[in-house]
Amino acid sequence: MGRGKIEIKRIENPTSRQVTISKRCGGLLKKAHELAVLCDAEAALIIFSSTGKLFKFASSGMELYLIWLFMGECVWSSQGFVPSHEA
Amino acid sequence: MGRGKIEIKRIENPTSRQVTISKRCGGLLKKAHELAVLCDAEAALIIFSSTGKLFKFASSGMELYLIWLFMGECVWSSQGFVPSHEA
DNA sequence: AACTATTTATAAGA
DNA sequence: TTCTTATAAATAGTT
Repeated sequence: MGRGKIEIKRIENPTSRQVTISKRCGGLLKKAHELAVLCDAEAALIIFSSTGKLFKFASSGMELYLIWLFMGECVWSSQGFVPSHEA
Repeated sequence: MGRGKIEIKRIENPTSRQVTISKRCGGLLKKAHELAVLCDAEAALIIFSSTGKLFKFASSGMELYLIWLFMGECVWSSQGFVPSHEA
């Protein structure tokens, strides 16, 4: 999308990389929100830029799920997040 | 995007909702991957469909971060995920 | 931070 | 449900 096609590899120029993360994060967060609403799904998206800036989105149910994760009620497994008793 | 413009609200027809989540999840996962590579960022995306199907993407560093979260070394706060000692 | 030429994603249809 | 296609949306390079 844009004036030219790009290769999906690390952008070496720090300024360009910063501009790109700003643009693409906005698009990604918007789309995560749209998906959650349109499809009645739970979604969470978390991004840390290489400069340490945080971008995030979580639908309400998912946010609760992540809190449960922290509380040890769910675990990250090869199947993704699952309730502890199923792991 | 597509043959017509749509409103961002819950799709009531279950079949349409299923088709849409399949299409959009694919796009979202792809873009999360592209962002991580292009911008040298850490990204994690987790989606549960209303039928319970899981879709996920995590860049390698972020996966580790989520494991740390489970181990209690990081917590979810109003600032997002932060090391426990900073919470 | 705005613009705009293009690419990409995708809604509707086959 | 997988493929096609018209169109909306995202965005790369520019100003």
